[in-house]
Amino acid sequence: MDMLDHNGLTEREFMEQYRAGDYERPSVAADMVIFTVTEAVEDNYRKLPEKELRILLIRRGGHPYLGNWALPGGFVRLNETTEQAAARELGEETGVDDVYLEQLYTFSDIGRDPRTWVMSCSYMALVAGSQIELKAGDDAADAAWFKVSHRLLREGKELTGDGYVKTQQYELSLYSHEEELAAVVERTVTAKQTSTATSYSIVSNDGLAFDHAKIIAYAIERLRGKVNYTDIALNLMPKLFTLTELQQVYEVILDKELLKAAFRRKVADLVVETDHYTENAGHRPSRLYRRNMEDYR
Amino acid sequence: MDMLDHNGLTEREFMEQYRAGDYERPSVAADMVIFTVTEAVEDNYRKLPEKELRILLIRRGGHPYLGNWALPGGFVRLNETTEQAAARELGEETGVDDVYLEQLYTFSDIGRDPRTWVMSCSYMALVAGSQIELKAGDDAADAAWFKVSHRLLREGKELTGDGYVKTQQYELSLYSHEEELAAVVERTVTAKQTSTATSYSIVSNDGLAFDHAKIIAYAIERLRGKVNYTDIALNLMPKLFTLTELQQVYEVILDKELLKAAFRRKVADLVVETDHYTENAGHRPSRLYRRNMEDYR
DNA sequence: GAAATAGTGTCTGTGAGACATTATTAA
DNA sequence: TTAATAATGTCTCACAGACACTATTTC
Repeated sequence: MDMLDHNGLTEREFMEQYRAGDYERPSVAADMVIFTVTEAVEDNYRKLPEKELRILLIRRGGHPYLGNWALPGGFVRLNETTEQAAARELGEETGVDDVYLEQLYTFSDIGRDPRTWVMSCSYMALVAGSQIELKAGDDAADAAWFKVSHRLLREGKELTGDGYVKTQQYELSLYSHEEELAAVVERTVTAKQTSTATSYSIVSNDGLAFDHAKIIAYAIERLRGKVNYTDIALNLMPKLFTLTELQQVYEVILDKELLKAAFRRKVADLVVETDHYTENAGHRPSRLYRRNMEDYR
Repeated sequence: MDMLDHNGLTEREFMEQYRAGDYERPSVAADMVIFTVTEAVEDNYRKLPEKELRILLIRRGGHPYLGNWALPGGFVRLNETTEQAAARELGEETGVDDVYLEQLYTFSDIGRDPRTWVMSCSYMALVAGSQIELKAGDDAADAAWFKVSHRLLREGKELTGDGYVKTQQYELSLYSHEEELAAVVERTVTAKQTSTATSYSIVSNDGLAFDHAKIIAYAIERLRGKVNYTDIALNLMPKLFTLTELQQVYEVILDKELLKAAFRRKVADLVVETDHYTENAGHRPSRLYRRNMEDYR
């Protein structure tokens, strides 16, 4: 049974005569915050190396933001979803294809790209340290892993007529082996009696391209939030790991020390013990665990 | 100091010669799941009316999906963010402009719109019942509030080599005063040793346009999740409300009964008591509360 | 007085924070 | 033997689930 529209057309007829309007359309990029955990060098053979949370950045070889560092990403092509575009870019940059990928947020501020109208559909990827193998493609001629730090700098609250405005300034610092980048991202919560709105803005920015400081800050917040109530952090671990290593990963994500006993109780259901142990550390060996693939809820 | 790119251009020169490539670009729509809470009719004067969670849908007046129901929304225009587009559409449809608005997810499946390449940047809006005033614009000639029900239908888990695939089928039912729509949305979690991926697909669909069943299901999940650890539900309340009303709203969102004493302890810090009481109910009056605008963490 | 909701008190079990203690290895 | 990590035990406190009980209004 064919329904007719107000012009008397069936759906088939409508589709045949349909032409996309020639109004302006945005470009859509898929940009990615790729997290991994690496180990710092430790000269004392007895001590465990510290873990570091790192993200991949690529130095821009062209205008705009020439010489600045940007998130890996690229434009979404026809007949491809944003997620496929993200996975494709991830493969191109790091050579890995089986990683945790989660959509974060779509940034669409006007003027965020000075060239043209570009929205960024951003993703977070979690890669186990061992999986990494940076491709030296022409595109990624200058890629580097930056250690991440994201801390509350300042906080303020101002009462308005029927609500308040709360501002939080976070300092985002990124360190590679050769460079140091910094930015301050402000989060503004405007609460009224009937509504609440949250917005982000970049207060200062030294060395990061576009609005990528905002995207990175958003990704860290998401990761921190999810670590507490999901097993998301396990996507950063190799197949076998010790509970102390897992705790170090939690600590470096949360930027906070955790108590061992409580931590082990908390993750007990997320992991399964194996019969393997670490060897040749300068101290007692540690049991190795793997991710629990059974239900734990 | 002007940096030169590999063509020897300064940034200014680059921008002057820049032309957007003529590769294909998608249209981007901002679609909205607008939630509100209404009261069912109650003939027993002593009993409190039940609350119902409702969303706004608009009957399509043209192809494709002619006659089906779709989320309110529209294309994002040049010099406008997706959020501004959503707020603009919300004002056009409901006449309210000061509501809670939160970006949900950007859907980009190929073929999700049979006409052309369209991505949907989806938003969730929370409107207090009293604020509603449906505009009878030509565009929204046929708009209606549908009662929402979203329940787990079936659940299955299959072990694979180094992980599992878990599928959950949710039944989404929508009731207006005249119509009933239904869809089944499947959530698939694919877990491997090194990664986890979640995807959604529409199993069956009766009366909803495009992939909007997926968007609605996603919105309900987000709302249910956030109700437990934020004060998001207060955006659905009028200025003054009783704790029982607030509890009813929590219950209708979570589709679960809550214990009164525990609920009151839980929300104690989110609200502030006033000196007003309900009147002329068929029973003991109830104290009215308002949203707490102080910090409670 | 009856029928309803409003509002509070309290027991119990779970789980996280805190800290202490024992165990085990490599150099 | 020592310096480190591994692993577990246990006390306490906060809080949610469960249920009982009292209070207050309108018809």
